[in-house]
Amino acid sequence: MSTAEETAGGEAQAWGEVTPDAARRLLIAAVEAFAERGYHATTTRDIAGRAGMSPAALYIHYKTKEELLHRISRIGHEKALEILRTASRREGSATERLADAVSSFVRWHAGGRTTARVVQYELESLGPDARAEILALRRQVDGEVRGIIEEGARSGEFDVVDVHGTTLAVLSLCIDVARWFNVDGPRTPEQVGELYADLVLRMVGAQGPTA
Amino acid sequence: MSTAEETAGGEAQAWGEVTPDAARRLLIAAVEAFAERGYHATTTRDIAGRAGMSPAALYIHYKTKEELLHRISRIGHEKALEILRTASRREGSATERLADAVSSFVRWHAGGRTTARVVQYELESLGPDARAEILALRRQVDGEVRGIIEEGARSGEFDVVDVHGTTLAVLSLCIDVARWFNVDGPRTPEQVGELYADLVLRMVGAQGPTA
DNA sequence: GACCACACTAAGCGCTCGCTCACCTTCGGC
DNA sequence: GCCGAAGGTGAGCGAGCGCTTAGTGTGGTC
Repeated sequence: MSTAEETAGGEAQAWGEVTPDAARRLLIAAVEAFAERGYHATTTRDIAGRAGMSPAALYIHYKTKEELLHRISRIGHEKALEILRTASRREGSATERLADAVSSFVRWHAGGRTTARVVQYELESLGPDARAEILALRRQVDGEVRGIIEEGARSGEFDVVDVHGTTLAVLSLCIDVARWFNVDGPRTPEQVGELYADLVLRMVGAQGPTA
Repeated sequence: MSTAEETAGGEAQAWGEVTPDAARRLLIAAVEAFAERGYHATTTRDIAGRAGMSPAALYIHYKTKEELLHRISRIGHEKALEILRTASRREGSATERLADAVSSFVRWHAGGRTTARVVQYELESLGPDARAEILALRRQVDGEVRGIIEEGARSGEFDVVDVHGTTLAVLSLCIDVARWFNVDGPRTPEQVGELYADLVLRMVGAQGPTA
């Protein structure tokens, strides 16, 4: 009924770990509002309103507006990290694992665009402590992708001049999907994921199924 | 002396067209503040303070805070478009022109990161009319890159499955440089430009100097 | 030297923000 | 059937926001 439930749609189940129910509703409302307007342009009254509650109710479940962003950001980064770890640790060649990592990472950014936007672009609105915690998670994200690329380069499967720079570019490409992806656009998250996996394999000079 | 003059540094000359002097100082101060904190988190008092003026002085030169963002965004997009047009219209193969376009576009995003951040990431803070005007410029930006890729694909110089999607990815890759590039990091804008030009040529399957 | 256009400031208006507080309702345990 | 805890509300506080207004200093014109 509420905008929260509609928009979140398939994204909502990701927040199952958040309890009690009112706290989850507030969190989902905050994700939407932050994604639409940005953290600073969102008011606590707006968040509470989307969740169907009074402004004061927010402060029963969260100490500050920033705590909401912090919680969203941590859960989101943990999810992103989990996706990459799954792809990175499966069996198969570096080519297969990189393609898997990129396509699933991109699917998450496109399909869960609302969440991904907040996670990827509102980082700087966090205070120093919270930001530091999130940055540690981001370094792990980087590490997963770099690991696959390094392995492929070492084995000769890939042809990469600058492993670090290429890793940066691959991640950047995937993350930026959250900025431009349009749910009403011509492409499904799956299609973008496939396209991007192909493009990334070209970037690292994988010899396999691309040529 | 002021933070404005320091940080803007080499970027400042780009605002030469803005007169009178006080209006330019305010604009440069706004670019910095918007880039650091985001549009909504920046106060008019902060902008005026950076420019060494009282809060009221801002309203002599600009009608609203949003007009500042609008002006910055338009000038920035025009500059970006000019860069791509120059690369697109020079002589040479599609490969050479795409490499030129990407490397100069990336150099602009990395070297002028302060400006580029505002231009690329604060678009949604504009009102409907201003946003529509800027979006028209962005479509022209897209068109320039797509033109080169289309040409290379048609002549057989490139091997591209999805021209539209690849264009999107190339632009996305370049634009996102403004988000992660760090002036104190290990790479110069020139180095990132070169790396990215190489990566993009791989993405479009250019046969030339990459293989 | 009277005049005015211009650039600028000090003070502050009306508003909305994040957040608090006093109070209310519901409900399981005994 | 009374009680305390948990979860909620309406009203509103202090602060800071975007922006305005009345007044000041300055430089060019005749």
